[in-house]
Amino acid sequence: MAKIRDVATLANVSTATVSHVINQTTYVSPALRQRVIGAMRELNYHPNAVARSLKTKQSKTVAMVIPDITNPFFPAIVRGAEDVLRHEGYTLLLGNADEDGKTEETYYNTFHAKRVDGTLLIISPHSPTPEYLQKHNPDAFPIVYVDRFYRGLPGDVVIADNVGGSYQAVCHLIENGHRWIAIITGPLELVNARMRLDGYERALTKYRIPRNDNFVRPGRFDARSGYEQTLELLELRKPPTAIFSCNALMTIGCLRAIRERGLRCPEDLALVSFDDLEWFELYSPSITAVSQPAYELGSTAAELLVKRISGTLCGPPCRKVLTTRLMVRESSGSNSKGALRSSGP
Amino acid sequence: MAKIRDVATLANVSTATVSHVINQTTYVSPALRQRVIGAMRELNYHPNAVARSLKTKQSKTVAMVIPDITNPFFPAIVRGAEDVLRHEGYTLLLGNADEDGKTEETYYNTFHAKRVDGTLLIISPHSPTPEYLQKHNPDAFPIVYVDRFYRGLPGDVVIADNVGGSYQAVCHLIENGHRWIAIITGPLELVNARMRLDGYERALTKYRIPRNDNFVRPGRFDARSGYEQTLELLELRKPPTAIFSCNALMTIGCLRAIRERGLRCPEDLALVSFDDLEWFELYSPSITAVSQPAYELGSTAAELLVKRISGTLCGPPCRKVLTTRLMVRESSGSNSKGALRSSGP
DNA sequence: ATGAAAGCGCTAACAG
DNA sequence: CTGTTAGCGCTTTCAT
Repeated sequence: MAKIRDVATLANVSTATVSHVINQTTYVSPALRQRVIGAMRELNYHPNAVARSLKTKQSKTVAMVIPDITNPFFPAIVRGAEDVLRHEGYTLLLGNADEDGKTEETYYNTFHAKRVDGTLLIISPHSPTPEYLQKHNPDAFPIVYVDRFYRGLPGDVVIADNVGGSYQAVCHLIENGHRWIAIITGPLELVNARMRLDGYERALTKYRIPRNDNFVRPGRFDARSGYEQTLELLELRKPPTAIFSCNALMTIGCLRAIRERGLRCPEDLALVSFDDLEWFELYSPSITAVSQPAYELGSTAAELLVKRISGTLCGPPCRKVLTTRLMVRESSGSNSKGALRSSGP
Repeated sequence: MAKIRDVATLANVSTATVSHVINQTTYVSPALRQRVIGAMRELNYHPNAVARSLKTKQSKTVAMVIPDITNPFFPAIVRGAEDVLRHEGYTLLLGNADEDGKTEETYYNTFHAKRVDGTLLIISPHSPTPEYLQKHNPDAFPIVYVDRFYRGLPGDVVIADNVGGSYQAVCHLIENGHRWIAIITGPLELVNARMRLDGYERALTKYRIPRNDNFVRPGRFDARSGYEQTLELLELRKPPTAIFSCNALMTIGCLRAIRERGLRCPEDLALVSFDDLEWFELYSPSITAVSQPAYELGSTAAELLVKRISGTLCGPPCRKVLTTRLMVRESSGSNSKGALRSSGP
């Protein structure tokens, strides 16, 4: 594989000159430039990015670790991030943490070793603690947390309005006449799962509906837990008339349980989902859902990260909260359809 | 950030020794080893993978470019690939080609520059030609094509049994009494789209059903084209009684059209999809689909690639064809449910 | 068993 | 404007 030396020799110039025409870092006379370009073409020369990185101490690479690429919510975030990253000249190193903090940590170390310029992190349960990060990243290359985080994490965070979205969803259910509303939560170690629970509780409080502990079920953000918790809920002496499912995967589980039990939705059991999927609109009944701006979550986070990397943005960590929209459809038993924006927490 | 020199100095040894304890490349006396390990810890030393790559000429990185991470079929492939790659010590550089060959080419060049050890490619329409690859990759770092390819591409390929799966799906429809069967194809530049059409035609031939050109509709593997083509099909003087949709995204479009037109499925219009999605089983009617082993497609490809990289496998390009399964459900109007494996082309 | 030293391919002072 | 040259941090002969 041709190297810069070869090009220089062939073009009869120094390596410095070749470097300058490649990086346009100095004026080079047209004559020389042409010779250099010709030589590069003739040798089919492609600069070695590894060598360049070693020298410049920047890899033009950004790492992103996500809990599970198979969860339909995440790809859209990745897409958003990748689009701005590519546009800014970065490429993406991707890691799948498998919803496991240990794996996430392994990736974190690998990426650190590969000297990525920054990291986009959607944390998994039992993710490395702030202390860990502090210790292993004293030089603090920029991290921005997307969608999930917990307190004390050293970095910017970009999330959707979890509290507001949930609050709105549950209010919607209440305003449709429901008072027996169950929630299937995410893993409560995750702040955003807790925020969704928070929104639920605020809605109940607002309408002076007493909280029923049996109605607060712990899910794990996967289809299986949604399925199991729904079944348990239906077994209660006094089952809920509505369920608020805290993510799309768990909603799939709910749907399966409802179908198996031969229940009618929304007549027998109303349903609202946090997270919207393309086919929710197509389903019978169509599913009322809190839609998060997944693509924007990713793109916003990437923009922030790029600014941190370039130093355009300095100062203490910031938090961006993007608004959600309630997509009112059939599963909540509403007669009016439409979309409502969250108003912020 | 501490470097190997610092560790060596602190431990009072040479950099060579430090390197040896890191890589376990030579026996080092326990005493020295302990001193080195202590020094590394004290300095919070993490080897610089970039420098190492420059020296060893391998990056322990594999690139993967996919057409659209937002298409629910691809994440499962990525997952499969990533799982084996991680296990083998590689990390994944991901690129989203946006179903655009130009973007794919850009990624290809970037990855080449970053000196990835190999590449997993799911090509997009108008992908770089064999000639292009030949020219830009004379050193031929290993490439394996997954799910899509075209003839003459220099590399191994791992695909599902497109012909057999389609053949089976269409036979199923015919055996359920349909003779007016339309197909919404993918972009025919892609061999696998053509293979699905091929399976369709073979099934018609087998049952001596004449081919109706109006029933062969060009889709683009996205929801929109599925929607539009279904509408056009329904507008025909003599519309089909069944549709075979060549991927899941287009099936979503079909479903939307069917719903909008107020049609009953399968009574008014039967439907079979190539590609299965988790919710197809949940839908009413549940959707009959050809299920591809997406995860295995990815993992098999990654295993192959790793073998090529390590030199364990040499010789001419090989092709692996994984079998599909027909998931018989309600949308095809069948009374018997179950799964059938493709028998190979 | 350990160390000295020569690069890997590139960039960026610094000289000329 | 162009060339010389000294590293970037690591691995790896080759001596000792």
